[in-house]
Amino acid sequence: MRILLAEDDDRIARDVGAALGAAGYIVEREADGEEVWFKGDTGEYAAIVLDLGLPTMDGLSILKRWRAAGRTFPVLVLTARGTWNERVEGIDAGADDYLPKPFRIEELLARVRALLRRAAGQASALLQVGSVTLDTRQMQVTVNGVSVSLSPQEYRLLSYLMHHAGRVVSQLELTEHLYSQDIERESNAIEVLVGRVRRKLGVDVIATRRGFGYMACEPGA
Amino acid sequence: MRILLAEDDDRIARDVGAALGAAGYIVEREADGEEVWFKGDTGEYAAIVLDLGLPTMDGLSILKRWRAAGRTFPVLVLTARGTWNERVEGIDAGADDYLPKPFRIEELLARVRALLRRAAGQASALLQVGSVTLDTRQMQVTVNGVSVSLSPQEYRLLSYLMHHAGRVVSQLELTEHLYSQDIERESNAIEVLVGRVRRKLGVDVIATRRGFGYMACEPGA
DNA sequence: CCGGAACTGTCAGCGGACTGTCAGGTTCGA
DNA sequence: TCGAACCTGACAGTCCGCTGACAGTTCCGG
Repeated sequence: MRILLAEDDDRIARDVGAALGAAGYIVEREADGEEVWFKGDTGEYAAIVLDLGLPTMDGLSILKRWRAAGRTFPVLVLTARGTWNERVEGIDAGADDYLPKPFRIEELLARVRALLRRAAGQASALLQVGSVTLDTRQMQVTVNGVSVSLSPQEYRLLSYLMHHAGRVVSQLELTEHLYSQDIERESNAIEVLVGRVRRKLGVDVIATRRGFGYMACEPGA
Repeated sequence: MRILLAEDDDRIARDVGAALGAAGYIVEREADGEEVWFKGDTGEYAAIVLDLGLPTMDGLSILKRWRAAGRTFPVLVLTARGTWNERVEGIDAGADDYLPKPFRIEELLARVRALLRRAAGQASALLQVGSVTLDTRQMQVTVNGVSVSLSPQEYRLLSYLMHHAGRVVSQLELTEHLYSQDIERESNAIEVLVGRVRRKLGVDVIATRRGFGYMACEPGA
């Protein structure tokens, strides 16, 4: 899960970035407004945390331009300006959620979780596919109630697939969400990762759609 | 758009109800906790506005029971209890959004709009022609409910034909759509492909218009 | 500071799936 | 009836994904 953190305050950015990173997300930080717009417009992010007070381009304008261009990723807006009508303006500009400063890191994390959940069409912090359950709060995976230990990267892979359960996810899409930088199409890292997760789970919840990608679904399907 | 308003405070309920009604939603109000749970569990609502402090059953419990039962409608939680960890708890219990009292009616409306907007954006696209159904999300094809496994190229062909169902599609058009570069009219690759898809489907949904091309349509036509 | 363990990407090889080609048969329409 | 268009089965080269092994890196306890 790649998250774009658009924040110009160094201290906040560091704290939030660290927390998001510890929560298992790939965080990319950007302080300049125009650059933020460009990255959101072209990059592949699971969500964007957007501070309204950015240099070179206003946060609301950025958001409106994204939405006007049809970008639908969830956006969590941060702002010190806490009057209600500005909040309404932010939400109607296309923000999916709103968090006034100052805030607790825990609350930001919860809201980001909620955004990702909602974007995936899930309503609970528990994702379940077949006999596999993934708890996004505790970052824990269980198969038939038995806990399974996954490495960070393995967890991210499974998490992404289960967030999009029932949908075919291409290797390219996985690559873009699992790795912050460039994409080399030579690598079979994803395939190796899928193999490792499959072995650890011991259950067949990751189906291969040859030529298309992978999909989390019930073993029978 | 029916919205369930679960609120026991008469004044708030009246104000919010009026505002939602004026905004064009059908509002159903309910003050009793257990009754709210039952209505949410059995009724068809586009969204639910849920106050946490209800009599006979706690709002968080209601929410958790809905989510545990797989109900996915968007829920906007209202509460007077504003400490951050209770907010986190509410969000992780499956709330899609959270609004602390006191709030402005305009902000509540904006958040409801945002919830409905997001909930609408996740429908699965199903193409159907005769007894053949193509799910673009799962990239899966079913005939009379039975899943059929198609290769990538076969899937692309069928997908293109079904996207243009009822229209004759020339071989040239298919070739240009299925193959990246050159087109040699020497090849009968398309014909072979069509044959394979037909055999796998077992149903006659691809008609040949001799000299013109192919067309996806009901067997009778 | 060191040694080991865990993590993760790379590589080579294997097996099966995919797909275009071709030859020969069939069908359709003028 | 004739020829072009289309269908079909067989086949082979290629591609794709899986696996085991390995090495660079990081992390952690001693």
